[in-house]
Amino acid sequence: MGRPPCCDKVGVKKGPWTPEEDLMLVSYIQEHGPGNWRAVPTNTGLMRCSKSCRLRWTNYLRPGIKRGNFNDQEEKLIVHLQALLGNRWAAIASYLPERTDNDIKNYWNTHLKKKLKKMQDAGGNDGRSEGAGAAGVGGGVAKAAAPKGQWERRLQTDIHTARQALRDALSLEPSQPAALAAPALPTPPGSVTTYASSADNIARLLEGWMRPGSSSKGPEASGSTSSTTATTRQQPQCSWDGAASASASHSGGAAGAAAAQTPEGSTETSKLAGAGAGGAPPAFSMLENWLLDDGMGHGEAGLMDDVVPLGDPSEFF
DNA sequence: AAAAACTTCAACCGCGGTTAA
DNA sequence: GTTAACCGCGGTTGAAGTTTT
Repeated sequence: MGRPPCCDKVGVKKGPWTPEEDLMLVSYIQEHGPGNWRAVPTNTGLMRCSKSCRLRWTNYLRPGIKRGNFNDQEEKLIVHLQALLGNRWAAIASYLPERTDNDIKNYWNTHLKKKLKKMQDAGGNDGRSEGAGAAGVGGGVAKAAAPKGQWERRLQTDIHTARQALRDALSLEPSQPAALAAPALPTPPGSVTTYASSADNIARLLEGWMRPGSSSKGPEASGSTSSTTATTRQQPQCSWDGAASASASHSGGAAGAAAAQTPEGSTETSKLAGAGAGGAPPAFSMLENWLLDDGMGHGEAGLMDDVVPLGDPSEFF
């Protein structure tokens, strides 16, 4: 049998994307929506493999993604989710709708891993680093290797550890959740928003093809965009019809996954979309609620019940 | 000022899961 | 039921950028 190559190796361009290619891809997706990636190179004339097109879209061109400048809350969330889920970046990304799995993965590998290691080396076991470090850096692998029953018990323990740790983390910064509820995007003084070098190019591209007033969301999105132009230019959010379908139809898409997996369906979806337009990370609030829930009197059952709405249970087992 | 070392991140590769024929 | 193809994920690479010497 043997798996055939995903795309012809002959005549397929590799390497960094040019603004022209981005424009071609974006124009196509604007018209047809994301999906059917195999047809994209053919229909656009791009000399790119379908996979490459999908990757470019999901990791870079997709509206509503925030790049670089991870704030403290996001950082902690990633650490704890990594402790819970291991290196399942797509699952982790589903809790941070504005972030891509690739971005989170990179950030973990380049920043957080080192940070945790440093904390461990320094003996800085403040509970947070212990839980995240022990369960995080090596825990994911260990869990995967463990027999299922044992794995589940460990997961349960990890959940408790992570929840406790996140509670601690959140309690350190009482004002932060509010800051998150409001767009956390206006960068703190002194901090530098680090976007990809081509972000401006993309923003320009997107400005060009975003359909002003194509839906009621248009002005709202443009409003929020203009109000935070300096830092959120590349967050056109779901201001075009396709973007909503992009998120919803793109099962691998972070926001899509989060929305699609929500039993409440439209309610949560709209919640996400609405908050997305406002720049808030709704999934964080949901997660936060979930993490804090047992402190509000929910028991084990509640824990697992609560997990389900946030993500596919199969993601956990 | 230049070279070396280090860091970052976009993109590629290969595999597993899923689905359609 | 089997096969072929697509899609998405996670690991890895390497070019570009930044910092240090």
